[in-house]
Amino acid sequence: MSHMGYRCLMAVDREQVLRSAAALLTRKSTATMDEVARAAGISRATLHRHFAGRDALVRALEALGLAECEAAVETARLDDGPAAGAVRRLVREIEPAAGLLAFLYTENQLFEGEEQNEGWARLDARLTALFRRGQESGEFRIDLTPVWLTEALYGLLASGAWAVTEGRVARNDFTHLIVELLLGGALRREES
Amino acid sequence: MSHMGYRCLMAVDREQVLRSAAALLTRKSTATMDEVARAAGISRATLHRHFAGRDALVRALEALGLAECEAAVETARLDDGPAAGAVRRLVREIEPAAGLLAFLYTENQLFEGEEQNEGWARLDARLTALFRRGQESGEFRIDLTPVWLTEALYGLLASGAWAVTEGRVARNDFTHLIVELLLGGALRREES
DNA sequence: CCAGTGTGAGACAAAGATGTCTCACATGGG
DNA sequence: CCCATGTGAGACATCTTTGTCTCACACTGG
Repeated sequence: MSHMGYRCLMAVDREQVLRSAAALLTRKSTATMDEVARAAGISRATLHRHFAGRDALVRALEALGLAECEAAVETARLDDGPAAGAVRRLVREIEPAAGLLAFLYTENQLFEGEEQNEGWARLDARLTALFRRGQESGEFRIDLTPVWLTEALYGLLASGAWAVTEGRVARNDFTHLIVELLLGGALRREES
Repeated sequence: MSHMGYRCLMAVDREQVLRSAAALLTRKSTATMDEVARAAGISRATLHRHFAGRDALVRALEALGLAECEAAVETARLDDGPAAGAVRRLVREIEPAAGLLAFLYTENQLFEGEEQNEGWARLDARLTALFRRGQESGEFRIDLTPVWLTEALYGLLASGAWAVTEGRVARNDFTHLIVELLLGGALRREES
């Protein structure tokens, strides 16, 4: 954040490279550095100049995904109003990062080394707290644990993103389908 | 199928090898053939005698997972009784294969070549038909498409299996958590 | 115009995974 | 007892990917 501008216009957009890398790796998690570079429209040498190696690239993707999730959590104001509305806002805000999140979710090798997981643990705690708040306010069922609801949200975001890229569901329906399915299960059904 | 028996007791159990391979690859999708072999308690040479290569191993895992899913579908009798009960029976029957299914679900590279996907397309059709039947009978909501419900079921099975291996949810709760979340969203809520 | 910076293309060695081979050993059946 | 079968261990070449390097080129700013 110290010097935002590039002196030379030829400089590649680091974030855009990460975007295309995420899009490619979501589809083909074993993609080569060369494939990643070509997908980003740059050469392997340039890719290597910006990310020391494959590990560094994945770490950068992890940091980006985490930052986007935290930004979405921030924007969604999880502590305001009914928990159901907070979940809806959260899914809407997190939608652009769903593809990246799906890749990171399957890249469970990251979690073997326990380094960056502090950030994910904090995110998990935020989401779990949201679902617990919904339970305590009487909005959500109590037989589905907050931890499971958090995991289920991740799973639905991943499968939703994948279904969108496969063309099985329309991109515009993404938020609606996920929220309705998740909340329909999490919301306590009013007995007739 | 020509000669079922082994003449020598030293023969490895092909299915057990596939089981351990699935368990390992679910956790670490980039595991080496050597790691797979050691996880199965055999040598790399023996593993290579039974599966010509890594591709053949993954294909065998795909065939196994597909066979188990089809068996679960068969046992669950999806066409009998209310669709909700059919979904519950399906998840219960498919639970043992959830880990393997999670691995195959993320191994989307398989679907680039369009060879084995005929079997998966048939399975998808069965599940989609079940959800459609639930909609037509008035049990399920109509704003969630059968295709999305099928994808969501896959996603929940995957995240559920992963949560179990991570110790975040108890194995005994697996079926209940998935079915309740999925059906709670798929079942039409009775308006008060 | 000219220096500086970033990039693309390609060569190169190193590391890792894979596929194949040989040899020794153990077990079970004839 | 002895042979056949299946296995484990290891060596080996091959292939792919990776990481690093050099060189030439394009564009920008002074």
